[in-house]
Amino acid sequence: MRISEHPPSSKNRSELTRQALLDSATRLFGKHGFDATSNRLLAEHAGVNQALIGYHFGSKEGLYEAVFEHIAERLSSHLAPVLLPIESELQALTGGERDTAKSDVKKRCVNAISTLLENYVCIINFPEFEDSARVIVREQLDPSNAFEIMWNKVMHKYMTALTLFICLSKGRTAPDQSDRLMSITLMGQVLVFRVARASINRHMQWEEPHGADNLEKIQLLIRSNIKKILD
Amino acid sequence: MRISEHPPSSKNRSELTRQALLDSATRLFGKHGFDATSNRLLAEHAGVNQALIGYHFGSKEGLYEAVFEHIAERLSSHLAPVLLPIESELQALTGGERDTAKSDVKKRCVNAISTLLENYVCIINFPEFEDSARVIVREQLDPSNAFEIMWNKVMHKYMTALTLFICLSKGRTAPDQSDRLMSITLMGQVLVFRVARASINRHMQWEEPHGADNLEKIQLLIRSNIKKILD
DNA sequence: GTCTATAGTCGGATAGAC
DNA sequence: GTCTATCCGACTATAGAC
Repeated sequence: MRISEHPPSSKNRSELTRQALLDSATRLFGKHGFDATSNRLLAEHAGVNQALIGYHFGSKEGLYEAVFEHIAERLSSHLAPVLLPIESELQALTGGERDTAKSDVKKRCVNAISTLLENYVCIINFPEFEDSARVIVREQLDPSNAFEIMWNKVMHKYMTALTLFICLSKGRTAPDQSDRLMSITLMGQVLVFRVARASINRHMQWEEPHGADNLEKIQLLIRSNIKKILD
Repeated sequence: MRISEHPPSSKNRSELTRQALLDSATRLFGKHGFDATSNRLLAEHAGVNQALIGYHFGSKEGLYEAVFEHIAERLSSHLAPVLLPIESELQALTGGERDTAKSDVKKRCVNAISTLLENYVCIINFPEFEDSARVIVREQLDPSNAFEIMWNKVMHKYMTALTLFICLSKGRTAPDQSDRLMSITLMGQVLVFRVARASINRHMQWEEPHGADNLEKIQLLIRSNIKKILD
């Protein structure tokens, strides 16, 4: 926790500076990558002085890691209301209930998985998460410490839940490698819409960015594919 | 076509230099990206003098584009023996044959799609294509001229064939937007194994690089998913 | 074709005034 | 906390010897 030695107005400005730098960094690192983004450009885009990167984040790398902390928080709070009912559903299916009909379990699992992945479709496609998603993809191509932050704070929980539902939908209770592999192919169907957007826009003859109607078509197809794969 | 004004031994060395630079560039641009890779490192890795980048490719950017030409050729020649029977199958299904049983058409389409995607699994996972795939993914995150090369020379043909088979498997003859969207989700199931490898290695508790047994498990799952989705 | 040496530019970091 | 000015290292490109 940072301790301000200045009057409130100064404290507010400080926070504004931090936010402006974090937002610009997310955008520019996402669009062009870490090395292609200079501190000068970063500062200009944020409307602040270049020296403030050093002051607030220690270095360019410090800013980069702060971006991941920031993204992890935003994603967590976006996912929290989705994961809450999902996790109580998990508890209900694994321990809390007895004699649930098999077909009912499967149906509820498929529903939970659809919910998780439709939400992922939003994260991948919403403009507000676009840059965050790009930063994460870049980081995975050449992982550093920043990837640890992301995996531990957000991804791990999400992938574990997804895998467990897949396992339960097959009538088992302990996930194995085949369940994990399945969770990856399901994720891939969504992830591709961020990663291969250049190809997709050509192939679909879409213009940037995808409209809301496209989003809905994607979600419908994903839901339909999940049902066919898991039923 | 480059005209050599030197004896054969010199010509050979020139070609070796070009190849060494292209290989190193594919590897390093793929691993770290264009901006994070310096000409010095590139030359050192290739075991040649730094000034030769300028001589052979004009500039660093020239080398970058040459990498895409190179990759496009390698991918094309890898895919050629796969696409040849696929395209004659396409002709047979669209025009050459009459009164083919509907169920037979579907089966043959699903087979063709599986062939295409299993080959894609190889491209994504084979060490010899690893760096090429990474370079392409990076390029898509921030497309430049180089992406045009890739799309026009390789991707377009591949995606068109995939989409057409999907369309035929549904008993139609002219592909629509839903067929194209489906082709993307199918591709995504494979692409994810390159793009999200950092997450996958964690989730699967695999070590780099994937072994041949893992490759086979992936192919089996992809084939099974395709069958379920399209049947 | 290859190499050495260097010109010219731009990068991240920071000292010190306010 | 912010800003100006500046240091110094790393970068790409290229001139010129071989």
